[in-house]
Amino acid sequence: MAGRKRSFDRDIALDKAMRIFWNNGYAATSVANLTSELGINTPSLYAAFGNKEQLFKEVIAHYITQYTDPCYRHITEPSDTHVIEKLRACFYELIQKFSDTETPLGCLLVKSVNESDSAAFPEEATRHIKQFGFKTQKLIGALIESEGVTNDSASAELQARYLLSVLYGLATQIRAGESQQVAESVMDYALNSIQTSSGQ
Amino acid sequence: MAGRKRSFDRDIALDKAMRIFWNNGYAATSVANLTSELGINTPSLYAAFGNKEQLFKEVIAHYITQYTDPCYRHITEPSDTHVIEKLRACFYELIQKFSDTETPLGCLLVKSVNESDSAAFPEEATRHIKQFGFKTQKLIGALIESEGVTNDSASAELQARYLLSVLYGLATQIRAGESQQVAESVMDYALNSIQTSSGQ
DNA sequence: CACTATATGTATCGATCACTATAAAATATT
DNA sequence: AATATTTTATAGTGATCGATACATATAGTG
Repeated sequence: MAGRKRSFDRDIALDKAMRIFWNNGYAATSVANLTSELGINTPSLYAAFGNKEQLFKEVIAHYITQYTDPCYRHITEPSDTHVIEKLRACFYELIQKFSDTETPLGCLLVKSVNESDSAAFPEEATRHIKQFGFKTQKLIGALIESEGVTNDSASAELQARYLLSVLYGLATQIRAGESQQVAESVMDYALNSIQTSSGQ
Repeated sequence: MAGRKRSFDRDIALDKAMRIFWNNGYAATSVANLTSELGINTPSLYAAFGNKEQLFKEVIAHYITQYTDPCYRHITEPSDTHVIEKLRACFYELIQKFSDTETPLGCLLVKSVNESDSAAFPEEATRHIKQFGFKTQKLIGALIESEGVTNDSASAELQARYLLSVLYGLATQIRAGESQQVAESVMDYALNSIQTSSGQ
């Protein structure tokens, strides 16, 4: 391959772009904002990422693989810890990510779902996000059903939806200024409900 | 007062504007979108509502007084029904509003909180929304503390935060396509947790 | 070195952004 | 009827939107 070398790191640029979208949302983020913050020129951004919509889709995928997916290892990796403790470890790590001052507050996916279905918002990103939410719900439901708590499939699914509702709500609350400690307490309360509501 | 009469109903226009912001968010809603949908000219909108930011602040106030506040009458109005049933009636009505096909899906306030802190988003609207959330939390916390369930103030506050987390999470899930029925089931589950977690 | 390929910086495209100047139309008061 | 007041419609402001044409700079390959 001939040609001049790229003067910036594509992965670092993608991560920077993620933070900007995470802060401002899709619509309120301009290409000028991106190029300014990334320290590159407009044609370089378009050459590297296609256009604004394609960059955003890549940002969503980057967020999931780098920030969200790793938290679910507590659930997916085999371990003999109790299912409730697996869930607590997973959700605590997510809450920590939502509260981390190194990145914008809250959850990019929760933010994006609330922005979706608007006029210019990328439809494909919406589908990707909703599919990830569905997959997560099934994952947690299967865990609850297979590792105790309840052996009723419908009840397990309901409990999974319930826990994710708490998680999504906390993402919004953290965005609004709620502390990590309070969020953890709320999550503890929710997990305790799961435990005590079962037939033991 | 002399002068030509206004050719449109200001209240109806405000409600229409609310639906557009509710659907698209603040940043993705253009003044041209608004005037087109309201069937009025640009100067008429500016004469009636000031500018885009002032219109949005008025939209938020309209949403709270017309859509959200009425749901809390189940809590504020004196009644001898059990506190859990008061909360259920309140949250069911909110879930119905979030799911109503006559208006956009989800909650305008949850959506706005997630959009806030971005570059151009009106700061005053953010403060108004956060203050409303705080007020709601105090209201529910006081109700839980005064009418049974628990007599521990800290625990009541935690339970209020917990219930609101579920509610906000459901607003996001409904926005993502979750059904009203499932949302009600999740809320039932959350309310049942409150009930059974207390000392009875 | 010549050739080709890729990235860069500059400068700009038409479209749309929030917003407004101006004047005609319509209503009330005198 | 004359006048004052408010809303209307038309047209346009400078700024910014997402995206690109073009020439220059830098690299690998022959």
